[in-house]
Amino acid sequence: MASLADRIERYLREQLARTETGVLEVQRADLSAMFNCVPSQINYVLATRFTIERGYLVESRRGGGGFIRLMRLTCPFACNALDRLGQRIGERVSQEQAGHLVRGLEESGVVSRREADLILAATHRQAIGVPLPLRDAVRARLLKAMLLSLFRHEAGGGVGDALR
Amino acid sequence: MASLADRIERYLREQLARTETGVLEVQRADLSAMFNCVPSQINYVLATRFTIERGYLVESRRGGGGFIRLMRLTCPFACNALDRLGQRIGERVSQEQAGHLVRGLEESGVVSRREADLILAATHRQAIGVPLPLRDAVRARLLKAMLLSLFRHEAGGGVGDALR
DNA sequence: TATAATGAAGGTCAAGGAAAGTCAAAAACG
DNA sequence: CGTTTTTGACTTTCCTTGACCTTCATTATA
Repeated sequence: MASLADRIERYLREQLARTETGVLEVQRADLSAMFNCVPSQINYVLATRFTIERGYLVESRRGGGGFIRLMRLTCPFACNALDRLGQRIGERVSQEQAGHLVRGLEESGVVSRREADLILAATHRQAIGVPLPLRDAVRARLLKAMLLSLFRHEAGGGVGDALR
Repeated sequence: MASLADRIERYLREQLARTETGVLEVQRADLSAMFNCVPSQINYVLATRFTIERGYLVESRRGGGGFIRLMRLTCPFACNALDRLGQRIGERVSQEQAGHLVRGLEESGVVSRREADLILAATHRQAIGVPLPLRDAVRARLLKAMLLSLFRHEAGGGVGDALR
């Protein structure tokens, strides 16, 4: 039973995939009319699904002739997204947060399917297997260590300090 | 005299066997209604019966449109070569043991350099970051989970798409 | 021409509801 | 008696909606 947010997300991703440039412009009102929902539902989808962690950038303009522009990032590791990633992880991460993050990296081509699965397996509750306050802390350390190991191959030193 | 947990387990395994992809999505509330039990009973079954060690992966999402997703892994520890690996790992492994094992897998071409580094990063003492009796146990679980993930079903048509 | 009004976008936030998760105590089992 | 199962109270996460706010372009007006 795909939720409304899921359907909107899927639609936007399809449209985005159809573009040549990886840039899509839409009108919020059009979308909300198309899906029979309140306009702010669109904002919710954008805020939760098209985040920088998942490899997207969203710009917009208000007023007459306003628009929402969706962009797929080709290389999140290239800009300072990695540092934000590290800060985002912080001292503790839930399994869900980790999942979103890793899927985003996979989507933007930073990690392969196998690598993503590897990370997800290691950040799974049962794999860590310690009780909860501690578990999220262990997961955060694991995630940072693994991302850092990937990043060492990806680019030279200096960037990604926030992962440590 | 099959217990309630046994019956729920059997039902889920039957449903899972019926799928083409090895992926089953259910609603916790549906199940608990079907078996006339409290919802958390479902969690108990999932936690005790559908573990990674037994060759299952469980994902879920809360909130509206929430679900529980059960995935059967292709190569449960119970069957072949991985079984021996799993036994060799046992309940605890030191970082050194893990290192030897992973480098061996890399040399024999089972895992790539990047994947090996990923695994080693996750099994590093500082990454796990808990005191020693426990740390080796966590490392063993991590190692098993990660190796198992490498043998996951390459089910066509985007397994896990609903979560992304 | 400078400015004020207007309408047309999109943004924010918080409340409420809909799932699933957690934990520990009680019960049942062997 | 120790282990496994069952239960339920409480928590957390996620989705949906609606009331109200901010920004921009255009047009009317002094």
